Amino acid sequence: MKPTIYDVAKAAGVSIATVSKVINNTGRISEETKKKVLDVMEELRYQPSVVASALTGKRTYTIGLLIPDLANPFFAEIARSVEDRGQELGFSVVMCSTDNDSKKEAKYISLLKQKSVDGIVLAAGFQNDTVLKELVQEKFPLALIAREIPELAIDSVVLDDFLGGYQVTEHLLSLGHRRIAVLAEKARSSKERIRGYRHALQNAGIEFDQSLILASEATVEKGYRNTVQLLDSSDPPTAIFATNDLLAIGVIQAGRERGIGVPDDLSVVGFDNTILAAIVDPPLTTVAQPIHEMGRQVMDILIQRIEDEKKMKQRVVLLPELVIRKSTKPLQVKK
Amino acid sequence: MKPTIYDVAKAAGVSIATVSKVINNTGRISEETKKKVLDVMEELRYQPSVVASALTGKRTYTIGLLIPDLANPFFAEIARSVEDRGQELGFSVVMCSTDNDSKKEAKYISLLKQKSVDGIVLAAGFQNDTVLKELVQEKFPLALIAREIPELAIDSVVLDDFLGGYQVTEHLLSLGHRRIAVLAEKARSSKERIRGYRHALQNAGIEFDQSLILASEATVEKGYRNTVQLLDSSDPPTAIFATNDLLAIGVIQAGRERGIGVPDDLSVVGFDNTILAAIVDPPLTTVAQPIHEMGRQVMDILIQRIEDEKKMKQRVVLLPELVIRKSTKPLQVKK
DNA sequence: TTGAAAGCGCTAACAG
DNA sequence: CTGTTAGCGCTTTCAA
Repeated sequence: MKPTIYDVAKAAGVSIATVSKVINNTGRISEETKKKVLDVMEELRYQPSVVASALTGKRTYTIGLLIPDLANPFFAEIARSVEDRGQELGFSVVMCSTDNDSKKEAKYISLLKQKSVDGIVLAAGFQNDTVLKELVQEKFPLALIAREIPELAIDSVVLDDFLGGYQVTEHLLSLGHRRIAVLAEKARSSKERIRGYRHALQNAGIEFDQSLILASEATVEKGYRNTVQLLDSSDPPTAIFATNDLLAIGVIQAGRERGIGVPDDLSVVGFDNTILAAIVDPPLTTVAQPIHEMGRQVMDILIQRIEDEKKMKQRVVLLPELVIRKSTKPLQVKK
Repeated sequence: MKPTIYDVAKAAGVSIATVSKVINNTGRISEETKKKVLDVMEELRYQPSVVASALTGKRTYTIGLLIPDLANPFFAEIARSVEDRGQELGFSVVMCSTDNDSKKEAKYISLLKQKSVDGIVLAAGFQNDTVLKELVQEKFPLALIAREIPELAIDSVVLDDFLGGYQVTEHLLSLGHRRIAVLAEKARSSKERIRGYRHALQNAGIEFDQSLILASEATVEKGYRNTVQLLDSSDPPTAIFATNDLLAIGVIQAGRERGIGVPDDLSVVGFDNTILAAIVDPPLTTVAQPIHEMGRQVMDILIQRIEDEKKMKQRVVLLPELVIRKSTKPLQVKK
């Protein structure tokens, strides 16, 4: 059987209170007994039970991470960065892939609460507002990453999506493109990116064309389908801004299939700068999110919140960076 | 404050023992009181504390998943499949990315034990044999996925790597290739794949050339470097078998840089059939691992082990499937 | 069919 | 500086 605090107390000839104190470095213990206890702990390979200590009101040192899909490289990278920072700070993270399904979201949240996690970080795309509001009301430690909910006061770290959309569009405009389509996912961040896009168009005096905006789920498949649709229209775009890399890859594939070369006949820009962007051919011009930094910051913020529920709420906005690769090119004037 | 079992007992006018019994569906309770208790539980939105129940010797319904790197698509997919099955069965999974660092492995294992997880699944590439042996000795519930340790009796679900390597090589041989290099990672599974490769060569009466085997870490970068090295050698291969997709992508990139076209001048085969394989250009001929099935099976096996430590140990071997795409082609005879 | 009570391993007053 | 003790929320005999 695993040794308990009683075992080490007995072996060290002290009380469990004393052992507890040396474990937690609280109270005042003579160097001598402290050393003895430490020695015994080592000898017995004693490890305090987090479960027991949690029951007395202490932390579980575990947080939940809700993301749409762990198999999506963008979220996998977010998860990794959150996990890394958690590890550094002594927190474990339990993974919850929700598939943007509000049922699963609710189920996971409920599960996490039963398990007394110390806090939860929510990544992009949380559908279930009701559950969220409850969490906020009961002041459950929460932090958002790559996701904003303007109407709720929740700590969050986000990318400046507006700027990202703006940068993309400006880049495309500078290459001479005027007819720029947007493949968007149905998330709020996409709306911001589109807003940036519109703003850039406006600055350039170009009229916004709603028919150029297509919304769908964030998959290669959808990117492909929507691109086919665009390409088959009477007045196809010369550039496509996909609000994530997966969609952008779908664009490239559709182009290839239709004999529309990227970037020669069609420029395409992605978003997120996932590992995929560097791997597709042509390598994707895309917007880099500082994922590692974001993961680090949510964890820090969440843990601050856990430690002090009255701490000022904050929203950290990080800036995107346009990574120009080979999928965009000056517009060829038709001869 | 969150309601406890006492709150519902009081509100229902029964003892906590009774409440406990209806929660766990144990003992004999009259339909009447059962209903009352259930109602009260609902009304109070009571959720039993997993922490408290774990302290009395019950499960935590949490398992640990150790993988090299969550940001690697192959492992992300494994993680997702494990998580999915866990979710179905009521288990949470806490993620641990080890970077194949035996220090981190030991640290994570220790942490997981402190948190009283019910079991651990270990994915490919566990360095720290000492820790592992201890775990086995103390009969800690363990299961391996995509990883075999012949000298240790541990439940595991693996791919038939030998067959995978054989299939790849046979395919390449059938295309007329005779000089086939291998980029391997330093894992046992790679050794098996190489064994399959050698076996296929032998069957074809081709002599094995050790200089054609290069080992490294599993990154695009390493694949690139090693390919450059091969290409610059006096007698370069006409085909390269990379033991995972990441390496294979490095091969393609190196080829592109050197003006060696894939598949025209060089055939390349990957392994794992990650999302990347479908996305690179040319799409990668690769070996598909039934990841979803593997994840499902490890979880099932692990949970069986948790429930009955004396259950027969087993090793499930799933079969690979060669997915032929565009990165391989019959050898061009030089004119 | 129900409930009283002992304990799971640990923490935190409080006393000494 | 150290120990006694009362919980934390739940499960599980054992009586009633």
